[in-house]
Amino acid sequence: MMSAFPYPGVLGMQHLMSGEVRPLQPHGPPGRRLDHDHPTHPQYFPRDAPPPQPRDDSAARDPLQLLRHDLLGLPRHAPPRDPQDRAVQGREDIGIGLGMIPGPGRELQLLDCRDDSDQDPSVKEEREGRELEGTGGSCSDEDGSGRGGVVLQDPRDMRKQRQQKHVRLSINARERRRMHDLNDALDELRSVIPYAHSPSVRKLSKIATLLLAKNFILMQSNAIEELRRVVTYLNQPGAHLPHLPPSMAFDTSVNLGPDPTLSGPTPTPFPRLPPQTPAATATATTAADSSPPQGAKLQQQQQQQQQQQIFTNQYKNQS
DNA sequence: TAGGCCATCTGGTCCT
DNA sequence: AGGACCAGATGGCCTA
Repeated sequence: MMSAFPYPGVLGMQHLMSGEVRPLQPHGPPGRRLDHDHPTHPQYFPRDAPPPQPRDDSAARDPLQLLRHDLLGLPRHAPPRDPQDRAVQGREDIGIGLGMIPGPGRELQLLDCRDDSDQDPSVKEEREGRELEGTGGSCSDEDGSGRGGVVLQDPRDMRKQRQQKHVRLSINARERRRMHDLNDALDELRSVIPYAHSPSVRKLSKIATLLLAKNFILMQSNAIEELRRVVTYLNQPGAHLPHLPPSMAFDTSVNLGPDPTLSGPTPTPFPRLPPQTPAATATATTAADSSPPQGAKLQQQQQQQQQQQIFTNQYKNQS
């Protein structure tokens, strides 16, 4: 079980969180937003903004290497998944060499990679994203030293590479948009689950949001089932309400003790009934047969009062 | 400094 | 061919 619930804003709903969720600690002082949501955060990337700057560390160390990989469509960091991929990469590397060999009717063009390496990569990528002009071609770097120097490039290959670059940027933008939509949906989910949305409370993580929502749904289903049992019980001849204070009568929250969905049986003054199928309803046992004895009933009432008190105290503490 | 969380890039796969 | 979806990789930020 979780010893320290990381989201104090969840009013009395700690039990909704599965134990699989690792404890999280709030970020920063109270009142602080999650940094990724803030426009000043380096990873904040508004939808309408131009493509982000390359954040690859190796690229920062070696812009030439990054440029070469980007222009060739080679992975910046991810290694090939299988030998076939390596073969593809090999072909592309070979292609660099082939590009230096003038084919029939092909013009050769001089490219000085050192000029490109002096350029700000972000500016370069942005320009490529818009116009895809002016930076085509690749730099030979067979020895991996990043000192490509002057190479020859086929214009057709350049055009193809520019097109591939354009496709790649388009795919990246779509993927970014898709993830933003996904995050929007998660935000909407956060807004409807019992979780205090205040600036002093850290936003639920993605996994915590999903787990909390799942358990909340299960809890609501249990509550509905409980109400069904109450209605069925009251509809039976001779049924009577247990002696509950008026404020607790029909208050389902009194039965929402510690983790009704994950822990043991929830105390209930009403008999457990099978699912509400007509046949099941017809064969349901009478309340008098299975109703708890008076002592147990009193104990359940006390337990409910304690749970109600705990819930109320939690609410007071949080507000 | 390690671990958690996140955004982004990227290549692969499937579908239209 | 293009788009959606997915998973892996990577690096940044933050906290304990």
